[in-house]
Amino acid sequence: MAFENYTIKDIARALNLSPSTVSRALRDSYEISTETKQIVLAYAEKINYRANPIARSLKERKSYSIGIIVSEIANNFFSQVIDGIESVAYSKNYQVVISQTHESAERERLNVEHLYSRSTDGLLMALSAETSDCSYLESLMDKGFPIVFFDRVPAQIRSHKVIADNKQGGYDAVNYLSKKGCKKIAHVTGAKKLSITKERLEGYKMGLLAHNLDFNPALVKYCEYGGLHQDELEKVVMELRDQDYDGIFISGDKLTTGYLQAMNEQDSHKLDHIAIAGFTNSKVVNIFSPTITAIRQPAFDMGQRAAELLIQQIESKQADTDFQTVVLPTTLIERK
Amino acid sequence: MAFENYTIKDIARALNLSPSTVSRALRDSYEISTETKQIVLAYAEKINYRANPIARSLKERKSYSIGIIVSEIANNFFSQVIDGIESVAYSKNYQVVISQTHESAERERLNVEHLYSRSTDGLLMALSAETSDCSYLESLMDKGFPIVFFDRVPAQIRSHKVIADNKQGGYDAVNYLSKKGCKKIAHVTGAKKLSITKERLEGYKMGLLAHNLDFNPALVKYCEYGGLHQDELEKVVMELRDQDYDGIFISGDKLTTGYLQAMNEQDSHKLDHIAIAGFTNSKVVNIFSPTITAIRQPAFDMGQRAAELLIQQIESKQADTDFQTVVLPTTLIERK
DNA sequence: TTGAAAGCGCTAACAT
DNA sequence: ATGTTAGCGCTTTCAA
Repeated sequence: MAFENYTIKDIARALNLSPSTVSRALRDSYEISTETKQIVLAYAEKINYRANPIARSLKERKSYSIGIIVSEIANNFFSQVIDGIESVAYSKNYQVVISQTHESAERERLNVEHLYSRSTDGLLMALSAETSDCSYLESLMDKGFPIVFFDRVPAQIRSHKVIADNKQGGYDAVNYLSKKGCKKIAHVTGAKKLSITKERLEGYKMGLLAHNLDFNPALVKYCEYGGLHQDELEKVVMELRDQDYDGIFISGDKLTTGYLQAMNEQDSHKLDHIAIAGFTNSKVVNIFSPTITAIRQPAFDMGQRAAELLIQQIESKQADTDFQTVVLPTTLIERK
Repeated sequence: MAFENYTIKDIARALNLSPSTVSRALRDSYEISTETKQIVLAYAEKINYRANPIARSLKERKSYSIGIIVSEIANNFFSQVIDGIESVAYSKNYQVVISQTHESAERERLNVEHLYSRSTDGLLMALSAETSDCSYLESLMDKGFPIVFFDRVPAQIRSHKVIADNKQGGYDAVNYLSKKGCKKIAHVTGAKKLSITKERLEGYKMGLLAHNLDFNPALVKYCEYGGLHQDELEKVVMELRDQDYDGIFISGDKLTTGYLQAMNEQDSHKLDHIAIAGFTNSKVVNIFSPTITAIRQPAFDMGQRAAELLIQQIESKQADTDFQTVVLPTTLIERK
């Protein structure tokens, strides 16, 4: 009884009004008498009327839903971003539709297609590790489909972007390690082409420079799938086994935990001689062993900001917005 | 926002056919000649025609989307469940719409109502910790709206349910601890009314019994918000501070990590004298300190099974009458 | 201020 | 096998 499926016609019939009048009353139109409006609203309330959003969408060409595309939902960072997105979407009455790429460019493309043709009003996305060609995204945007990128953003596309201050984060990590006395700092990072990889690497180099440490390419290891597969980290640990390093900066969530796991298994004696700093959004770094220093991204905020920008763009009438790139600070969390 | 999208009418006009013929061709109806079908499909392909799913939804009264309601997205267990749901939904061409309750019964109700009236075809949900009255869910189901519950399921409602073998998991934990030599095993758990709380408690008691250990109510601590707020665990640790126990079984993801954190901070010296086993779906338990034994739920599978049941129910013509409760085994992961 | 009617894009019952 | 038509529930001209 609380959930009958009444339509505007039902209300119109019951109140001896026309459907259009009822619609106007419900939509709070100006061209309606306060009296009728009251009557309609009261009755709608009484029968617990719910507008059919599909019909409205068809008419208005707007679905009040936004799509999210990330590589993995079951990931500290991304799930926190989604939390942030959901909080904004919820408050603005948008639905949130999710899909995953598993770092596959093909899957990404399929998801975008799907969410576009499935009439989401816009997209929030972080590029997959595999993605190199973004031209199809650009052409969608040219057609007026709003896309806001976060975290992993395309360099060439003009759009809103929300990212962490990755360079600063990388710098902070190296700076921290150096102040702890590290002289030879390794770097484990993700796919070469990703923005976050480049920016964090830049921060790493900047940190080395600031402390007069040499940049040694042999100490930089890339994982093209960002640690999605643990064997990537096992390989890294093996390759670093005979390298002489006393500190390491790791550039991503799964990379960081994967490295710790691989080290525990493969090279645990070295752990006593190195200091570790890594990007991670795990909420439980303080119970990790070995002890690490965490670089944390403001994932929840990032989701919120991205969602706000997207919804703003969706709801703005004029097509030509001037696009912003929002850069949010990272936090270095030292283990007590 | 200009969406240059073709419609069936456009195709019909271009090919000198009627819209219905075009529709039939696209829908691969039997009552159409192979020839015209080819022509239509070829042309549709050429202009990159995308059907408007909203229009189809309105007509068919089906949205090809399913709702998910969980307490928190940014949670090991739930994000893995969602991953599983998404994998099935993706393969069956359903969209996945997400919302969170933050353990609030009110928010849960709003979300349900929203997803229902927003025309999702069905719901997958785990009850919030606060939920006690499920009658509104029941009346929705009576109206033919399919809901499949997972993890935290209502006892009284007839529906498909997918759960872990919580009792066995609890038993396994206690059995393990006992075999390790524990004589006094405490238990930290979640909201009293939740199914998972009761089932795990039962397993705990069964384990005690099997090993001739006394049940001591003073060693059982409830957290009504399941560790959503860390102060719940701080309180537990404080209360257990002067209790004499040598083992502890913890009944949930956030409870487990929260307990470890609180112990590290408040009562770390005791850690050398107790063994810990806890439900958690963290993928990095092997780098936790203190060392714990994990009871892991098959979260991904659970999501898959639940999604399969829901979609099956959505697509079955006759009102389903025999509901299944799928019980999946937990895994005990001993730290090497 | 209200009502009648058209139409969003699609499907399907009914006609041909 | 194809076309005609009505209608899903809603919004929105246009007419009264």
